[in-house]
Amino acid sequence: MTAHRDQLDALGVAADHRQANGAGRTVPDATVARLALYLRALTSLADAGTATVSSESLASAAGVNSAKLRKDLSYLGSYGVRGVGYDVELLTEQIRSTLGLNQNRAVALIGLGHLGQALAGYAGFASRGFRIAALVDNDAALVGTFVRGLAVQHSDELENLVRAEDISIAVIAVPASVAQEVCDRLVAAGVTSILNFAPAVLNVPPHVDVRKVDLAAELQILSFHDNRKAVQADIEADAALAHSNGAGLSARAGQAGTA
Amino acid sequence: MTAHRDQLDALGVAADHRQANGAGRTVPDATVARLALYLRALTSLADAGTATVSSESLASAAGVNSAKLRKDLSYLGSYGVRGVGYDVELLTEQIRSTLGLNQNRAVALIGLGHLGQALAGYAGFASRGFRIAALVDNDAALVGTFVRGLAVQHSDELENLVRAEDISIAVIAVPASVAQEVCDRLVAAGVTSILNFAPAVLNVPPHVDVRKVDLAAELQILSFHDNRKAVQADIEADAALAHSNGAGLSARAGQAGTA
DNA sequence: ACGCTCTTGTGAAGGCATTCACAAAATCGA
DNA sequence: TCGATTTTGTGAATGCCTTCACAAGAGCGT
Repeated sequence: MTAHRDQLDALGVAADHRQANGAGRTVPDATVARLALYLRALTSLADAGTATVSSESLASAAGVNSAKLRKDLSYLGSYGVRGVGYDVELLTEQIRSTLGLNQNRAVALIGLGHLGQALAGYAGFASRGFRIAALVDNDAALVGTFVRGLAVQHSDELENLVRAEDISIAVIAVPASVAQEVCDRLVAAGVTSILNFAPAVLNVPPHVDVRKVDLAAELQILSFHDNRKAVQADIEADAALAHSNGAGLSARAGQAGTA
Repeated sequence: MTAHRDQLDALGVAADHRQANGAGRTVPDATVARLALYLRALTSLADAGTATVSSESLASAAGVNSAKLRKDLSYLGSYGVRGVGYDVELLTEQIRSTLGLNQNRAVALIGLGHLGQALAGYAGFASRGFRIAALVDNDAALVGTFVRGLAVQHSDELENLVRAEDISIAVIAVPASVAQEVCDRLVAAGVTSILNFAPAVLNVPPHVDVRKVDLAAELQILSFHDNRKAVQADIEADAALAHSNGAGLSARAGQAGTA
């Protein structure tokens, strides 16, 4: 439970990423994942005209607790003022800089089915320092059409585009059956970071990062918790029943062990 | 780096979910998140006609190491055979049961923009025990159209649909500006698990679970690591330079500290 | 029946991340 | 100037997850 405090993706595979920042420190992975949240909250605050924010209110806007927020920010350096809070603009800039968002990175998007189209149109990308520089699909009906002002190119052009636009980040939104092949070509062309929406495990060389978004997995995780609630409710109902009954195991309470 | 071993979403907010399974144990959240991966790998194996699999090969198919896989499976009980491996079908059934996927849960999908349409058509949902039972949008142009054989309903019907279909899981794919309102209505109608694609923090009562998929955040995390690689490369280049030079700080190496 | 080989299941150790709790710093009012 | 108040930054403690490493169990050939 614990409501919105509850996000935990934790596919939990250890990682050894660490970045030295200006102060020579290191930023934990869990912190990096949250910096993006803080950035979004800060952007809202800035839009609302707020100049200064305390760890308490920024934390609640981002849905985390304030101790964690302060610890996270401390990895970037000391950009708050005791007794006052954080300067919204300064902190925004620090986070953007830490995340490397000040370079307007070029991104390639491979696959323009519904998901690809949704991603191409996602305002959050453009507004946060990412420029979609290449749209690629192998469907002849799509090639040459324009999506958000950019022409879709045939997948034969993939390598040329990656090199011409100096693209290091790619988003894969193709069917699972061709994901590995697309991935291999991207890597060969020089891409070093991949966001994968295809339900497939990608094998890449050690210098390449892959992040995966698995839509079905997300639902399954929810399902587990939802199921747990149902079972729990049953157990409680049984306990109440047992009180007047003596028996205490309903048919449904055993469902978690069904084969 | 560490290639495909590298998935770690870890927005890392503590959670206190625990489920008692048949054996009365408890399943860690990190394990639950990976069960979905194992399930996918097992499905491929079954399709390929494999009857038995070792922890080593299942682990590599899922992109994790075998010790972790075995530990994860041990939370479900003892379904392997020493010296032999795991029976693919039995293990699949155990995982499905643990995740509560044997009940063909009804899911509501709110918002049928490109992302919503992509989700509606996502084969992974149907094939893994989820039945999309309601499509809702407030755009008059969409209401009444059919998406994958199901009619889109007007958002006024949201509460009725949730109750009629006994829906406990909903997917929010609407703009951030209306996400909280949609969320409130879903919760009031009885939904207890929400998968949120809108870039907004949702406030919900304690008995409701929210999982969030933040597309921009994913790219930003990649950006961080990509940036780190660039900085690292610069540092190494500097070191090499310093060797013959004595100076050793290129203009670009300082970028992480830019304001 | 027995020893060899293979692979699981799991205590124990180690590593990260979160949370706690408080000293240090900054502002404000008197 | 000084004390009260606020809020940051951070050591220390706690807890969760991963990894290690090996004993226990299962099959197989002889």
